[in-house]
Amino acid sequence: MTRSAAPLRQQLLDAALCLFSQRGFRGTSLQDIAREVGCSKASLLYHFASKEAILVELLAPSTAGMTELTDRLRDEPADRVAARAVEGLVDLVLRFRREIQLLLAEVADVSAARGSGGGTQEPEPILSCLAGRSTEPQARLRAWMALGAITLGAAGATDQPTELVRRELAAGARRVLNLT
Amino acid sequence: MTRSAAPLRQQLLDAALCLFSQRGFRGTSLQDIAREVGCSKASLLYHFASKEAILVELLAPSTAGMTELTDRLRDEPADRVAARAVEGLVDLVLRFRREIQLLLAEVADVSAARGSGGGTQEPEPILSCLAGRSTEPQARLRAWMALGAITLGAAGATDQPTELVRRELAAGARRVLNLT
DNA sequence: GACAGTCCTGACCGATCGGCCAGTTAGTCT
DNA sequence: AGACTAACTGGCCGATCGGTCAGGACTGTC
Repeated sequence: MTRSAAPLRQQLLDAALCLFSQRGFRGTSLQDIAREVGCSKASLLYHFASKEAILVELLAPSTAGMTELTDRLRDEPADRVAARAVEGLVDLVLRFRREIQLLLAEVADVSAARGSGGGTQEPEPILSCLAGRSTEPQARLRAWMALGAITLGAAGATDQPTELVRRELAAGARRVLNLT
Repeated sequence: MTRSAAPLRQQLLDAALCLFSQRGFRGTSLQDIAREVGCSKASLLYHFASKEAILVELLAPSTAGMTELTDRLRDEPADRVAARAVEGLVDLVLRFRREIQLLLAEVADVSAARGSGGGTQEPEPILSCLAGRSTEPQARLRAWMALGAITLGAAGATDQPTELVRRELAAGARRVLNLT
């Protein structure tokens, strides 16, 4: 009755992540995911309570990672917080490249599926850190730009060695923020 | 029978752009759009051949703008093309802020609705220009980052004066690209 | 008034969707 | 062998979707 060595549940999660990234959450049906894995839709729903439960589970690690990062940054002094935020964010983005692609594909749907804010799709705490806790318009705008540079940089350059990407993301983001 | 002075067709386009940006293309139904404007879905379909036709029409100006930009950049020498690309892209992104938000919300669905590539959602020509026509991994990565910085910067900082945003987007993107 | 064109509508259609349900299968334990 | 459970399935359900259609209201022209 089992399809392969890897547990079906994990296969479903992998397929869902891939399809959600390509087609979006709403653009991917449960039948699409089930077909990809080679099981029935009802079998998929045996393992997951709902379509949304799949998404929540997929995003849980990256969400937890972002929460942990912003918690860690809480104790950083204002003159160091932006640089630390860049490092932490680059790490996170590289660890969760596929999820970032999903997020880029589905910003609106992710919020809908998640209801309340917080975590990866609510960038306010990380933006504040990137801005060095400044509320100046210029600092805020640069924070957005740094976030965009890191996320799209990581998402776009999928075929490059990780260490190069890591170094460039960090350095480029620091230049955006005009950190010495 | 008319709802207001503005032609219904324009109202439908405005409502669609707004809703598509918030909920995504697939996350927005024709009934949603019609309800927003206060007419029937069938009336909407009197004016537009299909849901996709609405999207295509919404994106036509920005698509044309991007095509025009990349055409213009074709004759720029390699040592100036990146800086010119930044300028042009910043202009474009500021002109089409709402559409950019739609694109960020719906990268996958936009491709599906558009079929063939080209235009705003296929960034290859602009990326090459941002990279100064270099195919080095570092240059490519920086081009992605510049694109991310400009687009997310513009999308995130929606409450700031345009001239500040313009200046910062251009300057920040140049720093990302390490342009002197 | 008759006619044609534009605009709009309620009702309808087939397809797809997320999710439910009763039944089947295979494995484990007594 | 029988009981139990986890895993899986085909068929079904109600809701929603994009789109169609026949008909009505309105306007302008002859």
